[in-house]
Amino acid sequence: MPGKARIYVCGPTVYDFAHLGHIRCYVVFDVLVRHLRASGLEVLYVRNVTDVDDKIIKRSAELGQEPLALAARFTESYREDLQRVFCLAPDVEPKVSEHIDDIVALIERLIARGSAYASEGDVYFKVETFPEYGKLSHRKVADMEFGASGRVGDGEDKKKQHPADFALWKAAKAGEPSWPSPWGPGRPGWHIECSAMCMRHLGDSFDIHGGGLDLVFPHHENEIAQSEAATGKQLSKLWVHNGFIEVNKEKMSKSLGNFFTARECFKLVEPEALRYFVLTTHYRAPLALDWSVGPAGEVSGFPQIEECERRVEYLYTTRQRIAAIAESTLAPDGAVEPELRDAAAKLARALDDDLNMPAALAVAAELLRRSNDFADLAARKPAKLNLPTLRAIRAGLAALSTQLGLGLDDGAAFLRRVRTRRANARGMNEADVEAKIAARIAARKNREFARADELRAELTALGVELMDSPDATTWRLP
RNA sequence: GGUGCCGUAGCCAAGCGGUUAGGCAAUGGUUUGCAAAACCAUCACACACCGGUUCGAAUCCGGUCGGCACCUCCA
Repeated sequence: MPGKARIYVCGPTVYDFAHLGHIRCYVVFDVLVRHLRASGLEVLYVRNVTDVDDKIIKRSAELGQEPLALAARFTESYREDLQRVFCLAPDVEPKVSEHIDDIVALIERLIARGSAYASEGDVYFKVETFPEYGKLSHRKVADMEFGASGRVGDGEDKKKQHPADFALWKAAKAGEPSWPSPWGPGRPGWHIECSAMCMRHLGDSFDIHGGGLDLVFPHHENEIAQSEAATGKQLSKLWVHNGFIEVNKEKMSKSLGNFFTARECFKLVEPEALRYFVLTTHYRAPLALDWSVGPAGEVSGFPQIEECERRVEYLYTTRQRIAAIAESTLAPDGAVEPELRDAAAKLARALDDDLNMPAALAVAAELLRRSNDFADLAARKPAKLNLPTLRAIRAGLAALSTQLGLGLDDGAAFLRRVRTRRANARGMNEADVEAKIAARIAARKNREFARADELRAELTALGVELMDSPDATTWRLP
């Protein structure tokens, strides 16, 4: 469908807080959606919430909270976390619990076509009826070692006709949430919910289906089998999978327990720094995470993400400098350097190339560098600069927001928050610093430079970075 | 056993057969009452190893070594 893009992204199973892996995934697809929209496409973005699932039931039993209530609580926390990293809300956010009818109808359709069979209250997809099975993950059923992960339980295998068959519907056990169905009370198996929801909201065939690399098999392979067996149409034209965050060269995952929740990270760095961090690596490549440990053995920081945070500070500081330039001081007309004139287009070109976010950041780096150069000159020889160039810079900076979702915060608030957080982390009192700065300003006014330098030295020793400008002194904590 | 992915200068990281990727760190400079920030320059003819194809290879092909992931919990 020209001019339109229909996108389905596999959303979280809401039994716990979002971790960095989730953040990466949804930031990547957020950049994709923003970029496609900025390119003029009308995007319909659907991202589900899986609120009916074995893990939710298990967690629910552990915490003594009703499964759907538990799911609702973590759904809310996900939304908050994603909002904090400036992810746009999807246009539709379907929940499994609200699509049971669609799921049952799809299963019935598969049974009618001979692609699925009921067995003791369960329903299984009959993999041998779908000859293309394995086309996404490059697997052949004959080559697979069934149960290689040692996680097959439940005596499910006895109810299956073939070990590769997978559950579409699971009969409810005592005390589990269940819905009525032609095969008795039960709940959907993992996989079928996404088929039902994406087809409900995007049709039998759509443009992009995405998710984490770990969903390629079995989740997406099974979605293809279920959906295409039912409709005879290609489910998605394109499959997009983001790589993992790695910890000590291993995948960050719930099962390994080596994950950081978004909320833990938000205490140590600005959420937008996390977003920037995701952009530093191509979406398909692994993203290695390091952290530093404090005296008590606690996680004290994330060096790479802190570097990203400084880049975001640089972005906001640059924006402030550009915003402060008075248009009336510049020449009204003049040529614009191609690098500035084309910044937004170059950004778009980088993202057109398989969503090359690091290449986009390289464009951003040049734009910011030249913007600061412009701001330096604006303070000294504004008549040499021209208004069209200033407008080009502002357009370029705006493109960083529309294309990459960077710089959407209030800059002053961002910078103040970062400073306060660092001050608190170092046990510094901001008011004391401000008082010293005021004393230094007074000393400078009286041309008592020795005293002023003494105060500067004290502040420097505290780690304070002072910036004198003709009309004010500002400070930051690097 | 099967199937994918990866190995780029001190660190992070683009690159998809031929023109500087970029960032961080470090060093020198411009600027400043002194600084910081910012900007400029250098570090950078780097691409795991061994062969091959080509006028030309980080990029293609074959092999070796090392690392990772998936083969029904995972973003």
